Formats: sequence, C-alpha cells, structure tokens
Amino acid sequence: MNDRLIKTFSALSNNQRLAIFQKICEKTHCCFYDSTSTEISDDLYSCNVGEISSTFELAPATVSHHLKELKNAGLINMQRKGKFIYLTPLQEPLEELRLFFSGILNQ
Amino acid sequence: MNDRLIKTFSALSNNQRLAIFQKICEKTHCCFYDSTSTEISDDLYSCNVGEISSTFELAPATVSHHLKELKNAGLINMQRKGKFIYLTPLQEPLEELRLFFSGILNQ
DNA sequence: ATATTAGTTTGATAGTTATGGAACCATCGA
DNA sequence: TCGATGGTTCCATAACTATCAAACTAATAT
Repeated sequence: MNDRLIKTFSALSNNQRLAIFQKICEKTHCCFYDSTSTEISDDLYSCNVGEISSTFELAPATVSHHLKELKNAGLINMQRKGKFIYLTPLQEPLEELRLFFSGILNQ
Repeated sequence: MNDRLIKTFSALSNNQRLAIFQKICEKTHCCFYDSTSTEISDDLYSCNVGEISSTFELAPATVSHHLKELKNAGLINMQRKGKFIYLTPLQEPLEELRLFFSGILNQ
C-alpha cells in the first residue's frame, strides 16, 4: 500500500513532472483509457511525447526519463501508434489517492 | 498552487516521512488543531518528537529534519508544552489534495 | 548553579535524482 | 533501402536528499 503511495507521491513531487502530468490530463480531457483493451478511443490521440518535449523545453532524454517515472507510478499509459507515442492518464491511482486523503480526514 | 502541491508531495514521497505522518494521524485520531488558536485540546498530547524517534529508530537529528519537512509542507503543527513538542496533523492540505485529485478525476 | 532530558542546528558524507549529449532503436515516406 | 522523424537508453555530471555525530538551545528538577 505505502509503496504505491510513495511511488505516486515521488512521481508528482517534481515540478516538471507534475506539470507534465497535468498537461496530459488537460489535453486528453482525462477520458481515461482502459488498460485491458488494446485500442484507444480517437479523442486520446491528442498528447504525444514530442509535444511534451516542445512545451516544456526539455531534452527528449529528460522527458523520456520523467514519463518513465509517471508510467512506473501507474499514473499514465503510453501507447505507440505509428511514429508517435500517445499519453493518457490512468484513474486508478488518482482514486486511490483521493481515498487515502479522505481516509485520513475521516478517521 | 503547484508550489504547495509539490511541497506536499515531496514531504510524503519519502517512506520514513509518510510513515511518520501516518503515525501522527493515528495517535491523535486526526483531531485537527486550529492553528489560529494558542491552545491545543487534551487529546492531542499524545504524540511527541521523542516517540517518533524511538518508534522509527532514527537519530533525533534525522527525525527533526523530517518533521521540519512535514511542517514546512503545512502537514503538521508542532507545539511545545514544557519539555516536549507535540505533533498534530493539519487538515487544510489534505483537503486541498483530495480536491486536487477529485478535480482531475471529474474534469 | 548544575545535571538531566528533549529537541534543533550544523556540517559531513553517502546515496539518489534531474538533466542532457551521444548513440541507439522504431516507424514511415520516398 | 535510405533518409528523416520520434523516442529511448546509456553515460556523465550537477544538484539535491537522507542520515547521523557533535555541538548547541530549551525546559525542568534537584
């Protein structure tokens, strides 16, 4: 339990990564992707890796590193379509986090 | 906005600090302290710095460092009563965080 | 006053993380 | 097949963080 929380908090504890995650959430309108499916819906082709790189003026290597962290924390999904890799947020960890804070508040 | 989030996520992104924060929440039953008041209610005299130090087998200096982080993030209050310094959680940042995640989920 | 207990600050060190250049892999179009 | 574009991996380095010993401050008790 705490291990996953630590991973998530760590992923969001860097200002670049938090901004990147927020951008992904905005661009895709947080229409969450079902990770068990192999298809993604059309409106999720809106945020790819290069866009993050240009938006935040970070070297591709740096973006790649940050995205790996977000993915490893279970916060995003990365799916290649042709040359591009599209980014979508995943909702499970967000709900887990909301519950974590609700739990502390209500205990 | 993001600055405070970063501070909070950073504070909770270390396993020792997360455990310390959880311990403080447990011990005080999360009966939150109103930081505008100079008094704290009786049931909050339950968790002091030394207890954290002995529970987690960390050097006092290390505990002090971690508590400073939690305090700096606005997650806890530290109030001296005589020789002891008592720790209490603060609820504002928790609610802010819950809202942050709810906001992303509902947008 | 002095000794004791509770905690902080300082300074040093080891470990971790952020960053980007260079070399690489993947896909597509010609 | 080859060149161009999109990303990743590897490596090095700079910045940051966790940890603790030692020296300190604060409060209490004798």
